[in-house]
Amino acid sequence: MGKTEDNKKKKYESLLNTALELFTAKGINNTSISDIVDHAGVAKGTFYLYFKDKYDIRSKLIMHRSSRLFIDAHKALSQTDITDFSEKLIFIVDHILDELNENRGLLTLLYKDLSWAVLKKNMTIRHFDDDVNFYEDVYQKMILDSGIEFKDPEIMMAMIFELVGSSGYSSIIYGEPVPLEALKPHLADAIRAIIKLHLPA
Amino acid sequence: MGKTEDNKKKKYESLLNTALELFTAKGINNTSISDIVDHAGVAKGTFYLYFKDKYDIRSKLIMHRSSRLFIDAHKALSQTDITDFSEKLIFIVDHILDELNENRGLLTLLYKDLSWAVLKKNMTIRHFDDDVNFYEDVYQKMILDSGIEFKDPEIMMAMIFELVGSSGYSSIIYGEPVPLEALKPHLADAIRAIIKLHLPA
Amino acid sequence: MGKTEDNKKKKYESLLNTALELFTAKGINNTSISDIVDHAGVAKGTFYLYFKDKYDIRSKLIMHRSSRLFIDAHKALSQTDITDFSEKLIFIVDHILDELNENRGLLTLLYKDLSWAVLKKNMTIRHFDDDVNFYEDVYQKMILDSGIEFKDPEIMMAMIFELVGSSGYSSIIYGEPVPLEALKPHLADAIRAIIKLHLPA
Amino acid sequence: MGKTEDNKKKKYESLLNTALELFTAKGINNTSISDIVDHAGVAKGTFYLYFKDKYDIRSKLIMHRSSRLFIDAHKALSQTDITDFSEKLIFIVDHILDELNENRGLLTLLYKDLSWAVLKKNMTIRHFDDDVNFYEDVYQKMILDSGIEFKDPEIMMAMIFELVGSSGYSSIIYGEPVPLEALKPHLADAIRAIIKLHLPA
DNA sequence: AATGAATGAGCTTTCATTCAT
DNA sequence: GATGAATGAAAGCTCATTCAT
Repeated sequence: MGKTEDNKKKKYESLLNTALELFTAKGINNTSISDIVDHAGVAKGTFYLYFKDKYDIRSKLIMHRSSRLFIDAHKALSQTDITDFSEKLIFIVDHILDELNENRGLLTLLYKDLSWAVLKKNMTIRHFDDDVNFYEDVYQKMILDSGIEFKDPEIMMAMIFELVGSSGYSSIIYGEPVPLEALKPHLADAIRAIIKLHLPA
Repeated sequence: MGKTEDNKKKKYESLLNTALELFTAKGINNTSISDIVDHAGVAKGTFYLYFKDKYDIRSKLIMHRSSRLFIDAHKALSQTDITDFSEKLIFIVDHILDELNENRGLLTLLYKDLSWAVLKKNMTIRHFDDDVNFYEDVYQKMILDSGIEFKDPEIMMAMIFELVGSSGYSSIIYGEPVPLEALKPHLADAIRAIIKLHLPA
Repeated sequence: MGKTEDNKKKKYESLLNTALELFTAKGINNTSISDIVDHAGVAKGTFYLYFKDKYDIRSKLIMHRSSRLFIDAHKALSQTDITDFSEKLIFIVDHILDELNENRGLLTLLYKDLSWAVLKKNMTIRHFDDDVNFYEDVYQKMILDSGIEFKDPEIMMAMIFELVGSSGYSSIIYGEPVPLEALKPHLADAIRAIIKLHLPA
Repeated sequence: MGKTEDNKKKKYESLLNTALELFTAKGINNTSISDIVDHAGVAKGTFYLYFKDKYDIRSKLIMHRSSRLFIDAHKALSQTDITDFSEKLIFIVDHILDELNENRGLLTLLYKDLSWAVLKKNMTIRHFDDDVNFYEDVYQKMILDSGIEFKDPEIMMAMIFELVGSSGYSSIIYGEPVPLEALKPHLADAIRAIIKLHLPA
C-alpha cells in the first residue's frame, strides 16, 4: 500500500471514529461538520472528499457498527454449544442487548434509524472487508442448520427484531417497563412464542 | 370566556395546528419557527409567549395526537360487541395502524419520539380537556373487565406496544417485511401469543 | 413616519449606497455580502430582509441610477433653448457621457447589464418616488413635441442607445478608438445620420 | 511532433474546448476549474501547467473564437461577387450575426468582454496558426481594394462594430427592439449612413 | 510533465432569540 | 399581550491553489 493510500485510509477512519464519538455524545443534530473535522484533525474540505454530508457519514457508521454487533454476537455464539434454534436466537439477542447496554451512545445512534427494513436493504453492502450480511449469512444458515421449515421466516425475524429493538431501547434508556435484566426473560418467552407460531403444522 | 381569552386560545391553537402540518410535511428539522408563525399568521414574538422552542411544541403535539389515536380507537371499539380481551386489543391495534397508514406524516412525527416509556410518563398530563390516559383509563379498565389476573400486565402491554409500533412503522413506511394488510394477521397471532404467556397459571 | 419606519429606510439606503460604492470600486464578483454589511454598519441578516442576494441589490441599483442619469440630463436640457429633435438627443447623450466619464465605476456597473432591452422593460418600475420612465415619459414626448412622424421610432432609439452606450464605454474606459471628447462629434454625426434615415418620406 | 508534444497539445485543446462548452452552458461564474478538469479528463494540477486561472483561459478562448467568426465570414464573402465596400461590410456583419444567433452561448461569452478596444489590441496575438487579425489583415485590405480614402476609417469601423455588436446582442438574446431578421435591414441602413459620413469630401 | 489528495479561507444563507414600540 | 425589525453566531459547502509523489 502506498504512502498516499495509507494516509487516505487513516483520514477516512479518523473521520468515521470521530463522528461516532460526537454523534453518540451530543447527538447528530448538535454535531456540526466543523466539530467533526476539528476533532479528527483534518481540514474541512477533506470531509467532503469522503462524505456527502452529515447524513452520509451517519449511514455509513450505522451499517458498519450494526454489522459488528451481529458479528460479535455470532462469534460468541459459535463458542457455546447451544444447538436449539430458539436458544441460539435468544443468545444473540441477549448478547447484542448487553453490548448496547454498555454503549448507550451507540444504541441511540442506531435506534433512530435502524429498522428491519433499513437493515435488510443495506446489510448487503459491504462497507469494510469484515461486514457481514446478517440476514443472508447468519440467519438463513441458522434456519437451514435447524432443519425446520418455518412458515414465513422473514416475517418471523422481522417481528422479533422490532420487538427486541424497540423494547430493548425503552428498557435500556428509560428503564421502562423494567430494567434490562428483568426484561430479558420476558423477551425470551416472547421470542419462543413467536417462533412457535411459525413452526410447520 | 372573554374576547382576549378567546383570541389567545385561537392563536395558541393556530400555532399547534400549523406546527403539526409543517412537521408532518417537511419534518421537524426542516421546519423553522419562522415557517410556523408565517403560516399561522401570528408574529414571531408571539410564538415565545406560548412555547419554549420547537421541541416544546412538538412534545405537546405528540401527547395530544397520540391521545386522540387511542380515544378514537376506543370509541370505535365501544361500538362493536367484541368481548374477548385479546380481540379487543387487536381491534384497537388495527384501528390505530389504519389511522396511521392514512396519515403517514403523523406516524413519522410520533414514531421517533414515542416509546412506551414516554407514553406512560406523559399520558398523565392532560393537555386538552379531552386528553385521556390510555394506560390508566383504558387498559387497566379492560383488564379489570376481563376478570383475568394477568402476570405482569404492564410488561405485557409494553411488549405489545413496542412490537406493534415498530413493526407497523416498518410495514407502513417501507412495506417491509410485508405491507400492512399482510402484516396484520401475523401481528394478531403474536399479540395472542404474548397475552397467553401472561395468563395466570 | 414612525421611528421604526424611519430606521428601516435608513438601513435600506445605507445598504444600497454601500453596495454601489463597493461594486464600482472592486466589481461585483469581488464584493461579498459581508463586505457590504460591514461597510454599511448593519448585521448580516439585515441584508436578507431587504434583498434576495447580491444580484438583486445590483439590479435595483442599476435601475435607480440609470433613471437618475436620464433625469439629470433631461433637467439640464430643459434649461437650454435647444429645440431641434436631433440636437436635443445629442445634448442628452453628451450629458450622460460626461457624467459617466466622471464616474467610471458607475459606468462599469451599468454597462455590462444595461441593454436597451433591459432598460425598456424595467424603466416602468418606479423604485423610488423620482424614478422616471425615459422611453415613455421623455423620449415619446420629445418625438411628439418635434411634430415629426418618424418611421420605427423605437428601433431608431434602440440603435442610437446601443451605439452610444457601447462606443462611449470603449472610449471612456480604454480611450479607443479615440478619447471621449474626440469621439463626441463623430457620435453626433452618426446620430444625425440615423435619425435622418427614419424621417418620413 | 513527438509523442509527448502530441499529448501536451491534446490536453491543452481538451481544456480549451471543455472550458468553452462549460462557459457557454453555465456561464463563467458558475464554472469551476474542477468542472473543467473533470470534464476534460485531466488532473487538477495540469490546468495550472497551461493557464494562470479561469480568466486566462477565457481570454484565450475569446480571441480564438472571435477570430474564427471573422475568418468564416471573410471566407464566405470571398465566394460571393460583392464588390461594393459597404455591401461587403454588411455581408460580413450579417454572416457573423447569423453565426452568433445559432450559438448564443458563444455570443454571451464574447459579448461581455469583447469591445472594439479589446479586439483591436488582442487580434494581433496569434494564438493558433490560423488566427487572423481582422483589422489589419481584412479591414485595411478591404479599404485599400475599395480605392476610397475614408476619413477616420478606424473610428468608422469602431462605431459600426459597437453598433452592430450591441444591437445584435439585444436583438438575439431579448428580441428587442425587434428580432434579428427584422433588425438586419435597419442595421444595414445605419451602416451605409455611417460609411457615407466618412467618405472623402 | 502529470497527478490528485489535502487544504482552509471564505462564501452564502439560515434562524432562534431579543426588545423597542 | 402582540409585534416584527434587527441581530450575529454558526451552519454547510465550495474551490483555487499547493505540493509530495
